[in-house]
Amino acid sequence: MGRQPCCDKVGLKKGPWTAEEDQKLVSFLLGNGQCCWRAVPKLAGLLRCGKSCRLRWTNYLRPDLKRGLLSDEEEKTVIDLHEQLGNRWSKIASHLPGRTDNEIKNHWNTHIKKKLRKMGIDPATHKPLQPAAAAHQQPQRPTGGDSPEQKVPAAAATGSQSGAEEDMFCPDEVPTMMQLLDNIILPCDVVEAAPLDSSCGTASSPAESSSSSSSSSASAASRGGGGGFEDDWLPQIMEWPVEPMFMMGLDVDVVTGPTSAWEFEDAFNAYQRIALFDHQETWA
DNA sequence: AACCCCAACAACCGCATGTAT
DNA sequence: CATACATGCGGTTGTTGGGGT
Repeated sequence: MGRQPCCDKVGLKKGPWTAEEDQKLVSFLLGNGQCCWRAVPKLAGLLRCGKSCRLRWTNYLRPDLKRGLLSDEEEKTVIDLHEQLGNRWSKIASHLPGRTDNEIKNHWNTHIKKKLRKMGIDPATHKPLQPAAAAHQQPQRPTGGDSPEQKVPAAAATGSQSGAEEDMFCPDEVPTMMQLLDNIILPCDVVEAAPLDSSCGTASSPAESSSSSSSSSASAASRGGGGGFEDDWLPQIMEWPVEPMFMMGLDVDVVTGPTSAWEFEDAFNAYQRIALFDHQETWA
């Protein structure tokens, strides 16, 4: 017995979300928490299927999301993880706090694939492109969906590395968004009391992230935690999620334009207070 | 100015997996 | 154990905006 598609009901809306729908979904989820996605649209007063609501929340409205292009460091992380894990986007995303599988998948398909090919690296295998293969450049999509690209980590097949990759990536060294935030402003008990997203809590212990090869974000965060924010690393920490913040009632001036480190810090603190307060209320 | 092309990304679809009964 | 249901995941498509001609 196959499952019925959840979105085939007549009368359910599809396509791009409006600001009003976003607002309904955000206020419902922040007020009631996430449970029973199938019931969410009805309870929130939306003409959407639960799946659509979940996707919209996960990929766009979640308050802990980063926005904007992936940094070079994140890109390198994605490439390294892809070599190890293949197209397991959700696994890869779990190592990049604030990033979604969809976002990473899109970035991979639109940016990274091309970059790697330009560098003469096959994005599917992470090996140097064969001259013949480079001529066709057809990403092999065998029937059944069990392509090497999809299922078999390239690193497992060979110990050799392309010249472009110097140092091996260690997932344990990547700090979570929560750890970064912890370093920046929040006491641990507040963070632990308000898990914004359980998928971001699967990371390393702080002790494990002390390597000198940690991401630049981590080192930047520790710099910032010491005494303040520095303009040069702001974009690596997070882009400003304007729309959800506006809907959560933040001052428009605040959300649209932290142009200096100090404005950013103030706005970010306000954002954290609201988001964490709401989540504490929800999960308390 | 109008048109076309393409990149970027949001959203959808179908299948896989986990869980409750 | 079988079934039904909820959710997660990855592939694909549709839309939109910007750049080039």
